[in-house]
Amino acid sequence: MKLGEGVEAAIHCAAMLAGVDGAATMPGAAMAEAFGLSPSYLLKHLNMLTAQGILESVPGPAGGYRLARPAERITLLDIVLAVEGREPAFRCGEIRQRGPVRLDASAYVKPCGINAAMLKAERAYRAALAEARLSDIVAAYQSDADPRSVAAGCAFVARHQRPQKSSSTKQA
Amino acid sequence: MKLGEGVEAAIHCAAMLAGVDGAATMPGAAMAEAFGLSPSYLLKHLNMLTAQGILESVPGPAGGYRLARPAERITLLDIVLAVEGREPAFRCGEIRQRGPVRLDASAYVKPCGINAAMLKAERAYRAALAEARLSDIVAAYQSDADPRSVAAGCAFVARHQRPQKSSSTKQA
DNA sequence: TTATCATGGATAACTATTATCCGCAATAGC
DNA sequence: GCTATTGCGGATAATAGTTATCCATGATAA
Repeated sequence: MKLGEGVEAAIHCAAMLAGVDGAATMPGAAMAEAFGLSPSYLLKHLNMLTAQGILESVPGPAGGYRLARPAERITLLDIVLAVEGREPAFRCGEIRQRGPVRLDASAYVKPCGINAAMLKAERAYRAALAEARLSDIVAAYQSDADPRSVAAGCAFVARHQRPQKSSSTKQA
Repeated sequence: MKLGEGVEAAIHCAAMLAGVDGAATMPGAAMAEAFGLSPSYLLKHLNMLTAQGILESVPGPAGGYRLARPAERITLLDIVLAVEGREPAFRCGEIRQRGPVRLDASAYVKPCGINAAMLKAERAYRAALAEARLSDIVAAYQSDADPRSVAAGCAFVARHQRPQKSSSTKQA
């Protein structure tokens, strides 16, 4: 059981995008630089997030990414599912009917109890992720983390975000 | 996020071993045949279970595997951790401090909030698995599944289990 | 017109999983 | 003892999935 590294990158990027002002955007290259990631690969993951309606992208010289909705309505589950896919971690291969003792198909209409138990645990996992809002993550970071780290993060966002044409933004 | 196929095999084998009488054992080859799996690879997973003290193995012509403790005290979590390893699915790479903006190490003493949230969800997952006892799985199977399937399973166990020398076993 | 940036496809490098094979040790039955 | 059966461990290959890179394309602000 393993989660891809893209999940960590996606959550950090989303948390960073929660700090940009209004409709301003942040280039993917800037976020790749901020976390020491390869730009071309990070864009793949950001693309997954835009495809799922979590991020919005703006092309062009002043373009970049921004959250598609307020951080209060984005959960860690949204991000994890967007990057890792919606399929459950446990996939029942129905090996109970793969042996040499072939019974009629009608003997297997009831779902496999093992599969049910595994999926129940996975629902608990997803429920816990669904309760973690991106705004909570950001708030906890700003109140708990080292002030130097918070200041550096805010400075980075202020330096790299690009205000959009038809919106009023306040530059820090 | 993906669980290896060995998990499904391991749980099915453990459930089957819960049906053997007393100290009797069942050869790994028989279980591989029952589920249509490659014997040599299944033994690898069974080996993980024995290494973690979930199964016992007996070498020799009448040898095989049996549960190391009653099915009431074996949970799905025990099996999943034995096969998949104990490491959490989400591994924090600390990418927050991998960027070009190097702060002093003392700025990162507080644990990463994202990591904490992901691990909290994983604890919920494991807690749900820890509540699923192997005996519950077997009981649900015997009461809910198709009677033909149950009968076939019991017959297979009765046919392939090997009673041990120094123990009294009742042959069905 | 130009430079910047997202998008998508193609592709390669790398890693983990899945699978197989063989020699070894243990042991029940003859 | 001898033999056949079985688990154990190491070595190794085949396969799939992840990670990473590159390039051509389209959009757009200056």
